[in-house]
Amino acid sequence: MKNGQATIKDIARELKISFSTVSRALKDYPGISEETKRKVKEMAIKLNYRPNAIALSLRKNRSFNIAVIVPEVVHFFFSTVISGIEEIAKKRGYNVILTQTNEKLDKEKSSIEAMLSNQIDGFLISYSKETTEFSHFENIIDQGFPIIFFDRIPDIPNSINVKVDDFEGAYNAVSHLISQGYENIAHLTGPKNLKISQERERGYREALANHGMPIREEMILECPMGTNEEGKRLALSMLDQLNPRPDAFFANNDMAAVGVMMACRDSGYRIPEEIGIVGFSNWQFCTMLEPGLTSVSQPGIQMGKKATELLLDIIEKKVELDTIPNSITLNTELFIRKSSMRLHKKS
Amino acid sequence: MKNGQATIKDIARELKISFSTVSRALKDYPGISEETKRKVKEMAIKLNYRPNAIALSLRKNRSFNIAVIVPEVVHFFFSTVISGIEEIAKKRGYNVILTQTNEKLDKEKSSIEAMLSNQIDGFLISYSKETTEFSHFENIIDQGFPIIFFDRIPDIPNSINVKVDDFEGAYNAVSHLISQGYENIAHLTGPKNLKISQERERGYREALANHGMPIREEMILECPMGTNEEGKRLALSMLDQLNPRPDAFFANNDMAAVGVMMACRDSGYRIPEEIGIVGFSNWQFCTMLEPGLTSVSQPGIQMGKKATELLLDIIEKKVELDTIPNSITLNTELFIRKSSMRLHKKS
DNA sequence: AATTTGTTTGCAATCGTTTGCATTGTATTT
DNA sequence: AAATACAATGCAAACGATTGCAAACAAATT
Repeated sequence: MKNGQATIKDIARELKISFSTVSRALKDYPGISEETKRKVKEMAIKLNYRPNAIALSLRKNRSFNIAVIVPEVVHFFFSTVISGIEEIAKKRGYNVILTQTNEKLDKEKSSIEAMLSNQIDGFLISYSKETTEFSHFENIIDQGFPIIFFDRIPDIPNSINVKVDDFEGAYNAVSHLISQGYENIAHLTGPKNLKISQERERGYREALANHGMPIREEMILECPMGTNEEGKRLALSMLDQLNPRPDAFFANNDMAAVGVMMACRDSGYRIPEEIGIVGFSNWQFCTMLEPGLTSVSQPGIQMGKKATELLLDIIEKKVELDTIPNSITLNTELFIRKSSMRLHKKS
Repeated sequence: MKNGQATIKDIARELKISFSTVSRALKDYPGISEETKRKVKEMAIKLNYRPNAIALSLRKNRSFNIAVIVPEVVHFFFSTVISGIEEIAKKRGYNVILTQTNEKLDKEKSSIEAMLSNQIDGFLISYSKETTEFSHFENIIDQGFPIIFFDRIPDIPNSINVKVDDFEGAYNAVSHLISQGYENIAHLTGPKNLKISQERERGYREALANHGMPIREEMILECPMGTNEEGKRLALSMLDQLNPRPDAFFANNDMAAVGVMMACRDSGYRIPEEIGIVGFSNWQFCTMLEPGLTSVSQPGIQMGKKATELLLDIIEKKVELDTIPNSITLNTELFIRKSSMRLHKKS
């Protein structure tokens, strides 16, 4: 029976000793005789004793739970981050409480509220697309809760962040397209309020500028939802209306890039000969498409691991707060596949 | 400050009343004057009071946490189930504690151990590929913990399960291939110890048998990892060695089916004219491939929701244990796309 | 005025554990 | 034999909340 779970008191009663002695014996405190320790441990096994983590939490004011708040679970990138988080958390004895906001601000706020009652030891957050104002985060920071933001970084002074170098990733991607001889490179951006979108767009612009190429504003369209339907629709409209038409697309994410591929297929353009495509995230399916989709990798697992290690170090006060780097930036890598290889054809 | 969190005692001290009165006032117990209730609630807001869920858990012997144990988080199907679980759990005031086993039995066991100390209210489990023996589950069932298994169902008497009709899904998929005129249909199975793999294989066999077609054992190969590399390798070997060669493949999962597509592309077979392909799960990327991959959908979100509703009903004793259906079976749906449309060509 | 009734509030135990301090018992020193 | 030291154990408070029961007080009834 669940409620028949043995406690420290049961062990004490069986052995006719006080429960403080039992507690100390189980923890190998000094000042308890070997004999007693042995007997206590044997009885613990016999009664199938398990320490009650809830009672411990109450006593220690620590729950060994960390909250993870992500926009969506069904999302390749976030699921890799979650995987990295879970791995480190478990290794260090913490539980991961998972919540998703479905990109909704009010869900984000209510999740945080709920977690605050739960004596969470810390937060790992990637905020929603709707979030443009960060006071709900600042409140909990002020209350002394450790928070680490990953991927989507808020504009909060001294927030602790783990992200990838979006600018560099985008810069490299566009530079690669230029080196392949594409001359009218379009960009499908992410939601404008997300820093990652801004940074990727900045990378796009600087790559063009540094290679002496003109920046045409009509070649830059916002693709806020980042679905393939949206990407397809926008790509079709650009191919249809712009003159000269784009001969390459750099998309803010892989889904949108797939949309572009579909648009090209539908309008009869050959990839990569007539149109080159590069995505962002390097999702699993990049290698499964035909042609393979060139993409900028985001090291999700590593991001999850780093963020969690940092958070737990802070929680366990292993690091002085003023020695914490307030931002860890991970490197991206450009995986070049057929979708952008106009010059040297490989798979 | 985190440890400066106001408690019920702080409110009591401020108002110079006892903390039991505060507790009752906050909960709108009868027998507390309106005047007192008002003052208490005002003070609660003023002090930014939040009930301590840990203390409540200890008192009530309920944590409002449920444990979710899955083989992998970075997996389209499981991530959809998790999403459904999270949605219902949050709606009903529960937290989701997420653990992944990475398909390892020892991780599965240690996760369960860890959860048992955590006063979890119940479990939602899909076990690992390595798990062939279920005593670690039976132990916790015997201890009175509610468990619901989803997708991967153990061979335990009276276990409560939520699954899809794998047999029917496979039967329909293979029948569809037959109706398209394919005559040598191969099957890449999943790990033989998983019931889902067995059921899908059974569906394959019965579909052939019921249509009066021979079953050739050499056309059935185990694809235990379910990766596209593995699928590709096995498909290539079958295409190379069997006579007559397979003219269609029914794969246990979509990744393996993609591997088959790659194999066909590499060996110059046209899809669907020369070889038809059907996968299982209907992952996102099925629509993004060219040709689109026909696949049997598994309603992951719905599975997560159903399983969670059932679990919470049991936890909250809303249902009598003997009235619980010990198995809920959800329907699959065959999404027919180009990869298997030899007769009536559509997208 | 004494008794009953009802309203409002407080006391104290409880959940399972940790831990500072006090107590007991035994061995050692003088 | 008395004093001291030390090892081993127990007591009780604490963590933050809930809740059965008792107490206090006021109002209503006799």
